[in-house]
Parts: sequence; C-alpha cells; structure tokens
Amino acid sequence: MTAAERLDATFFALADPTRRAILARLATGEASVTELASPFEMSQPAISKHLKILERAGLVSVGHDAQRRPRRLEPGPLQAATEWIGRHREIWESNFQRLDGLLEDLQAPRSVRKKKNL
Amino acid sequence: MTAAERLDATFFALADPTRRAILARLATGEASVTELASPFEMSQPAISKHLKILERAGLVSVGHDAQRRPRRLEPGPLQAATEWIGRHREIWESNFQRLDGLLEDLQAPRSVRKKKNL
DNA sequence: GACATTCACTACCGTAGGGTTATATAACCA
DNA sequence: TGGTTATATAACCCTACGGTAGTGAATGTC
Repeated sequence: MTAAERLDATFFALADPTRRAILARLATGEASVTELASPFEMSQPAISKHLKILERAGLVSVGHDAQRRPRRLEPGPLQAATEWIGRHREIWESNFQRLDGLLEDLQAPRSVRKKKNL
Repeated sequence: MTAAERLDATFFALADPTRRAILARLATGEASVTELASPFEMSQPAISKHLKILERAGLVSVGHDAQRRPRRLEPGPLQAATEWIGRHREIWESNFQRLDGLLEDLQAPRSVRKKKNL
C-alpha cells in the first residue's frame, strides 16, 4: 500500500462518529466486538463492518482468545496523519498573512486589479 | 453543524489524494477551478465536486472575480482535526505500555488466564 | 452584437458505504 | 453429542461518492 493509500484509509476511518467512538472506547483497553457494539443502537454486524475499516487503516489489530476477537489500538497510522496535516498547516498559515493582505484587492473587480498591477 | 459533523466533513475531505493535492496546490496561493483542474487527468466538473466537499468541510472558501471563482485555503478546521487526534493519541500511547504488558497473557487460552486470575 | 471563457448545474451511471436480517462457523461447556 | 456464545459472512436495501457528458449563465473581448 502506498503512503497516499494509507493516508486515504486513515482519514476515511476517522471520518465517522461511530468509528471515532470505537477508538475512544478502545483507548480505555481492549474490547470484544459485542462489548464494542453494546453502547450503540446498532447491530453487531454493523460494528464488525466499522472494525474492518479501522483494521484496513491499521488503526486496530485483532487478538485471539477462544471465541473472542479482542481489538486493540494501533496508534502508528495516526502519526502519519498528524504529520501530513502539520506539514501543510505550517505552509498555509505562513502564507496566510500574505493572502489576507490581498483579500480586499481580490474582492474588487478584475479591472481595478489590473490598474493596481496585481 | 455539530462538532462531530464538522470532524466528519474534515476527515472525509482529507481522505482523497486528489483533494489533498488540491489543498497542497492552494497552499502556494489562490487558484481558479480550471487552474486546479489542469494538473489532473480529470474533467472540470469532477474538480468542482471535490471543491464542494472541501467547502463543506470549511477547508476552502470561494472568492468572486468576474467569471473566476478563486479558491482560498481556510486552515481553521484542521486545528480541530489535529486536536482530536492529539487528544486521543496521548491517552492511547500512555496506555500502551500497560496493554503491551498484558499481551502475552492475552495470547494464552482463556483457561490459562482464569488460573492466572486475569 | 457576436463570440469565447469560466464555471456551475443537471442528469446519468457504476461502485462502495452503512445499515439491516439471516445464516454459517468456531470455540467453549454440559 | 447437543447447546450456547462470539463472531464473521452473505444477501439485500438505500444513499452518497466519484466520475462522465451536456447545458447554460455570467463576464470580458473584439
């Protein structure tokens, strides 16, 4: 899987409140599928599907204990995600003063901007 | 829009390489739709759709200049996203030593764990 | 006025997400 | 062996995404 695909999977996995709640729950310790499903008004297969998406992103790994399949957190992919955001946020915010300075001019029609040599 | 919905929209917007490339391109300065579309082997309406998703997340705002609709970056939503990740990453990583310590026991069958009072 | 450019908007299509119920599998227990 | 528990899987539905092509409005230019 390429780095871009990993980012895709990670951000996508985070883009759902149920999945974020599952991650928050797992932060307090490993849990089985039924344990994870019980707080939600949602069927067990639905939770299993969400877990598949979290596993695809590498955010969750599966254990093996008799019939139970306890899920654990894997924080690794989050680092890549925060790094991507952080890297770009620096650039953006450093550009923002300049952009904000241009704003009034951009509101003006193009003809005005031409005279201003923008 | 609730905070959860804003997070949904932000993470979802970031979960696509085309949209991340658009954001990276906008980091170098505002750009029109056709300018944004040209590097991609993709039609202009497709780019417009991606922009709609970025706007829904509040990551991009639209200007108005004659026929042009220049897009600018709005880094605000990223802060909420990084804060969510950061907040949880702290908890997770602080729990990790404890979880790792339990791991060997969890690998063992339940009967063994019972004897160990786990 | 006539034309070109920029862009949005509307259908339309195929695929995948997010949910359901029902069923199969696997492991434990009696 | 039979029964229960935990989980996965399949089949199905509805909706939204991600792309296409086509159309039309707004604006600037000749």
